[in-house]
Amino acid sequence: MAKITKLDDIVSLCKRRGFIFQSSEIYGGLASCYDYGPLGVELKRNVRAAWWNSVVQMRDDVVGLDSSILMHPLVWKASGHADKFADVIVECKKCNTRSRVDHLTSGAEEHTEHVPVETAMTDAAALDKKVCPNCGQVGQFTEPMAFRLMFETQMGANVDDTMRLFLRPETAQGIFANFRNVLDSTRVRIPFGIAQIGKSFRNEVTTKAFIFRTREFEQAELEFFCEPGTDDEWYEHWRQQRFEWYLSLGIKKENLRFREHDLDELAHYAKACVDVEYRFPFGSGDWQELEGIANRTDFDLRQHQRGMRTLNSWFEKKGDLSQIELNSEADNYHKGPLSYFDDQTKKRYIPYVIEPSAGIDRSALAFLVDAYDEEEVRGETRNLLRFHHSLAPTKVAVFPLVKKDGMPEIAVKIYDDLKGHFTCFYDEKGAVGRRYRRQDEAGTPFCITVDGQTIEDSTVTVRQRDSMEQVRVATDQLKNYLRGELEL
RNA sequence: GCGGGCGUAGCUUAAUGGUAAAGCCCCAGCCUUCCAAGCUGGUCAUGUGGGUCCGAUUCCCAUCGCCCGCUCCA
Repeated sequence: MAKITKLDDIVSLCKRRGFIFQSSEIYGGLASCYDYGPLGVELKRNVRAAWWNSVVQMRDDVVGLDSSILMHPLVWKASGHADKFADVIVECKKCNTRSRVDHLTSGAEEHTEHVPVETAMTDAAALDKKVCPNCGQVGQFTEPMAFRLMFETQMGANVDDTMRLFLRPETAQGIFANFRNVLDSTRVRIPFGIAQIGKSFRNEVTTKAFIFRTREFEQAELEFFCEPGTDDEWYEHWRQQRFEWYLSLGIKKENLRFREHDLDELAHYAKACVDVEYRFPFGSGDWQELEGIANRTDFDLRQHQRGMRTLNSWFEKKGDLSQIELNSEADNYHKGPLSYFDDQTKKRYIPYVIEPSAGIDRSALAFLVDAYDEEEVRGETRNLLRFHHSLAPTKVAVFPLVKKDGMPEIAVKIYDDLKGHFTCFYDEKGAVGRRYRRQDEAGTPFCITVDGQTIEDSTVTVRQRDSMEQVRVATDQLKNYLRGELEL
């Protein structure tokens, strides 16, 4: 089986067929930003829908949410992003490699969690004693550079009276901030989850590999709330569920794996974390993360209870986050405003949270890469995308075999009849073989062709993308036939 | 941000200090009764901005973007 080894081939296919374009290409492009073309947007919609179907629609214990990208700045103070979501980096003058200051503190490998900027800046003061991890030179560093990983913007059109806001770096905090609302407005009971799909923004230090790591990206996140003590089994449950999801949508088993986070790799609030990784065809041929599933304990809800207690300080300091110290936690925090009362057991507690967090763009890329195939047909190379039916941008293409003898009229009628039910495409130009191959490259699973026999007995051929085999189906049975085949 | 590589049509490649060439794709027409057939015609390019020069796609500088590595990370 032919295998793509270069990302270039994927990028080329994506552009040629209208899946993905570089953003602002007519102006020379904008780094790290990409646009989804006509086929790409359908693919992405289908990826979202498949996630939503699996995580929300098919479950009795998960509800959906769509929170705003802009949120109260205290959200990010409480979540820790405002303080910790920044890196301080220096560059070794000898070997030109860059290192995070907090990684220079000692020779021993430490945890990789971000540290507050102030701490890092303090560390930076003692740089002349630090060792470059790459070349071993001591104290040969540039001035420390601070990186703010959150995008900033301002609210209010009057420039003298605006409020500094952040574009969310993750959708999760919108879920935590609405925990109480969902609890009060629906009749959910723990254990239950809140799911959300949406854009997030991070000023990554480096972007990478096409749409794999971009500064604007789309996440599909679930926060699943459960009683402390049951969190280990729910963590296990969601690991399996999420891994299965990728396989059920056609990702090849040999290209998917788990990667457990070591204890010293975990964020300080996380009890456990595992990545679902896909073997992307990047230069190194390396495994790369599609999704992380973490046990975040009760950290987030407790932090937001602290944040809620800090509101006065927010007004006193006129919204200057750097001047604000998060208030300490109440002694009886477990009875706080974001706690949960279980009226079966009469217990009140802050729930634990299991968080599966997937990258929609990354997943779309993985599905694209995994579906790509080339095969020899009569000495010609046939390029095709073997998408799972539910992901295919176009489900059905309708052709007249030739553009005469009344075939186009019949085909158009069939097309008009089907397009209300499936994403369809009509084509009557050129040789039918060419039209088939074009649909192969777009990943369309079924092609319907009206031929001479149709005029006699009202049947058409239905051609399968993967096998190229054809069956005859009565025109009035087409809708049912396709429904069955597409499992819609 | 550093180092390396690369930017010519939608794609893949030519060529040149002096009219930018071809194949595929695409479009129109003809022909075609099932897998990128054929014929005719057609659209479309030197990433951007400067400099040198009579003249720059070519040489120089800057810039933007992509890939690989370092680094980092969902």
